[in-house]
Amino acid sequence: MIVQYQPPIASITVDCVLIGFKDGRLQILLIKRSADPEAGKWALPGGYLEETETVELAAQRVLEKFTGVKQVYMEQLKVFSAVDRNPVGRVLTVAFYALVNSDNYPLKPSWLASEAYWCELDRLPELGFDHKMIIDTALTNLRKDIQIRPLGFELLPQKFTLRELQQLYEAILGTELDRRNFRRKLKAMEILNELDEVKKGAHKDASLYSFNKDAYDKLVANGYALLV
Amino acid sequence: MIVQYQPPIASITVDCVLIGFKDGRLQILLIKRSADPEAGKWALPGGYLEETETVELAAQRVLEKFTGVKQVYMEQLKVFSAVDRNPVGRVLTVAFYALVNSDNYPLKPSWLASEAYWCELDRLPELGFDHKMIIDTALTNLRKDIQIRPLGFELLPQKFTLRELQQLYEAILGTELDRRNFRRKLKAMEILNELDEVKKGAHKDASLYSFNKDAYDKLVANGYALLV
DNA sequence: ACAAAAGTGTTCCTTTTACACCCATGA
DNA sequence: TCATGGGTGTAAAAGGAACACTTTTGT
Repeated sequence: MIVQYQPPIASITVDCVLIGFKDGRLQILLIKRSADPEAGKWALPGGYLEETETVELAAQRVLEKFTGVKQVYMEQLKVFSAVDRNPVGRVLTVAFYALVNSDNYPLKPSWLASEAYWCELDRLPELGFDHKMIIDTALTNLRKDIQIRPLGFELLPQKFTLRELQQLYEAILGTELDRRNFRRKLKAMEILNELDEVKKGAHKDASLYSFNKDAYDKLVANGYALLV
Repeated sequence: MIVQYQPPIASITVDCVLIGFKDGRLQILLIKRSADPEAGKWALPGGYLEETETVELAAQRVLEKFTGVKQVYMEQLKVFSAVDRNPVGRVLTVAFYALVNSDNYPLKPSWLASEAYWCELDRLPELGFDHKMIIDTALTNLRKDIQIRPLGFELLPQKFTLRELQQLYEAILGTELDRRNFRRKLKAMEILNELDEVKKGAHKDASLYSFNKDAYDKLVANGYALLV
């Protein structure tokens, strides 16, 4: 019997691009590497694939290890497989990306500030491996995705103002949006619940909203909604 | 010095979903497996990743092996990594998909009809491994992509009629489109060259068109074009 | 009283949709 | 001459873009 099989020639890791949003800016979770290769450099949270898990589970496990949070929705981005991307040996990585509210998903207390932090997007330090490229791919993907799905809600706290939502879209798309048109369009989609609460700020109070996932799911069922 | 490294635990393959278009229907290239596992079953063309190549190069190599054609544009789809997806051992596969004109890219002569064929999409046989799932993922991706990029041209011969282009869109989207509106919209994009040739058919002659890649690239440079 | 953000409506223009007729050709 | 597909135009509706003023609040 002829059997087609070739033994493993490469290790496999997963790397997670966790994207957060705070003070009107996008952030990415970075970890300082404690071991070689690339010891001392900043890098994306990642880890080796174990024998009994899929890459999706591995990504969840890695995420939980760094943030303590389970069940964040992550999406596969791409495999990075350059032959020399890891100096220790052939290592392929499967990149994932996830959107999280960095308030809801703080770092594990065990991580010192010097070992992990939310880095503002336009202040990325030098990164190990090909992680800069992975982040760029994640951002391109995010900009594409947000045109099709109202991803933004995963990046905001449960209750948010329309202004916060708009600032998020502007941060992701890198453009300015007309306040009135933005509000009208979002309201027309009927995926927001207006709450009986307001957010006190320096000026006039702003209504708080929450995301109506049921209504959104119905929208999706009838074909995707185009946004902004 | 602490070094973080874990030896390989899984083999890696690439599998290619080659999508063609003929007689108004989408087709997928299938290969009959000659070796175990899954010997005798139909499956996607695929192969093991070699030590000196990226997954993209492996996909190109596999494609060339089966069709004799180099340099087809392929896109990474997703990694499939279920622990038991291959009975011989742990094997992850990186799925790719590519659009080809099945006229331009025939099978290698060395492949007998019984070993490889272009299978109509709605007549897929039972497939080995998780290849049915891979095909479904490719089709979902194709439907999404074609809304954003005029992928269709890669599936048609160099010279085509507007009707052929419309039928392709209808096959991919699974809907009927208004002939007049479709023609107007495509022409308005100015990515078609009207040729001085006609296609003789059973009835009135139809103008032939070719795809104007330069014009399309300019469109893309100014933000994506939404289609149909 | 003023600075800063919240909130609201209207107009114009572009795009999308729906729909009907004449033309050329081969059988 | 008729059946089949090629080719065109228009009107109504919907959606998107542009734009200005009033309200509330803290300082």
